[in-house]
Amino acid sequence: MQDSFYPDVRVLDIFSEMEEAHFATLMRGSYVQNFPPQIEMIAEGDPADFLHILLSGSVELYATWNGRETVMATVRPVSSFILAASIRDAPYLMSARTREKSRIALIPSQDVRAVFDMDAHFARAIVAELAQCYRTVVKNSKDLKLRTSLERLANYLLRQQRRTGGASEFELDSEKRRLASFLGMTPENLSRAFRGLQPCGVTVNGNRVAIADKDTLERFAKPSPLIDDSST
Amino acid sequence: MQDSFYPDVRVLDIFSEMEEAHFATLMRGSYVQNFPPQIEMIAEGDPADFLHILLSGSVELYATWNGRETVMATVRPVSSFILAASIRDAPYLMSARTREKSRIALIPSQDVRAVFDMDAHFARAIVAELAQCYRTVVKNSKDLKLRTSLERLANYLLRQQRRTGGASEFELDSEKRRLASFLGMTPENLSRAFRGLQPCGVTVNGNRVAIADKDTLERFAKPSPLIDDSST
DNA sequence: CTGGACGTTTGACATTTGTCAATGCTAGCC
DNA sequence: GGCTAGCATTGACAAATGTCAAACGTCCAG
Repeated sequence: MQDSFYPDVRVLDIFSEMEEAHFATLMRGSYVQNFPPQIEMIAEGDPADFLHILLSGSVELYATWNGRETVMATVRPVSSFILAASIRDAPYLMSARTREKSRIALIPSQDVRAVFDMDAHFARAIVAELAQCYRTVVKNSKDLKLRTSLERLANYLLRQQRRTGGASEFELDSEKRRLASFLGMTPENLSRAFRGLQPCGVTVNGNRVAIADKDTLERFAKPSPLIDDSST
Repeated sequence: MQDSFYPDVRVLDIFSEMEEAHFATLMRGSYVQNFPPQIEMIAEGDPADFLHILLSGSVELYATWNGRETVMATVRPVSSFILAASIRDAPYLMSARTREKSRIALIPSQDVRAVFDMDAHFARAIVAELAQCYRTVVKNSKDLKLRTSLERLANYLLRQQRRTGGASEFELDSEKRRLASFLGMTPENLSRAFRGLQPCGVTVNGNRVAIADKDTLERFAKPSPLIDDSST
């Protein structure tokens, strides 16, 4: 990897505290690649030879079975993805495709495992990151199993509003069909769900969403930190 | 903790490779407790002061929201649970209750984190365990989002058959209402789902399930290692 | 042995969600 | 400007799932 990318990677939580020498070791074996939009970079079932770091752009993690497909998560820079498969040297459980032009650093999984054993700071950071990922998936499962699609959408909108700064009007960050898949419903049902939230003061125009009265929406959505708070 | 329990805990993957001294340190601060059946040992949202190790009995992890409840997982001995919350020093995302009389070892989370920094073998084992847990939840999510309830039941039966040794007749390991909740459906629907699998050769009598023709059921269930294989 | 508690099953029905087809809308392109 | 492709929306319908009430069965305590 070119030295010029080092600082971009270094800022990531999992690398920020490790020793310079170990970081350099990791980087020497790595490389950076640019991907065009809509490229499947990772296919479910492939061996996890590399830990991926998204430097810019965005990536969608999805899964398939029996001809069906569902969006599992969206990765935004700067963050790692497919950490668990790298650690365990196991096949990927999810596929990954770029949503837009993206720059990605590839770090050989075996280097990650080797440096893990040498650098306690790195080990600590890796385990913290992985625990975070675990908790995110658990929250997601709770969302899916405990809420109806209307409730999922309402809470998603509240989370997105917060993520984008809290203004009463904000942008959805993806196409509605992707959002529908992420929320576990069809695009048609997402349309109806948006209409179903009109009584709570939600209006949509293309990708712009306005929440007239946050309190009303919250009374319906009943957000919980144990499902909707991404930081804990 | 009494020395007599040490061997029971030591066999766990996360402890088996660590240094004796570090293991002793962990055990000295820990204690073992016996719980009667149906006791809520952990409540969602509580601080994660202890890593729990189930020595005998069984424990159910569940989550609640807005008056609803869903079973997330069943823990069987000997294994740890609520590892991610301990690592991150974050609140529990799931509640835990005993399903039967259970013996549980409690290890202070801060000791776990301290020894993690001192013992590379332990660190390696913790991260492997956590990655495994992560992958289990991801598989679960895929199961939920990509399959209908009939398909989930069919695949669950195939997994359970395998888990119990592969005989064409075997026992369900929990009440049907729990199974229904775990599979994300109502007890009524589970009943109907069992009937729906009769054409595939599935018969139920109380807790005993018989699979007349595994091939037929597999043709319907289409099990995938990337969802149903617990080892990878 | 009997009564009651509890889990399961069944049926009827309501609600939710998915499917299909048609239409509308928007953005990029010739 | 007009055309086309792709996504979003809508309506009508079908399928899946949840809800409620009743019946059934089993197990345990009195």
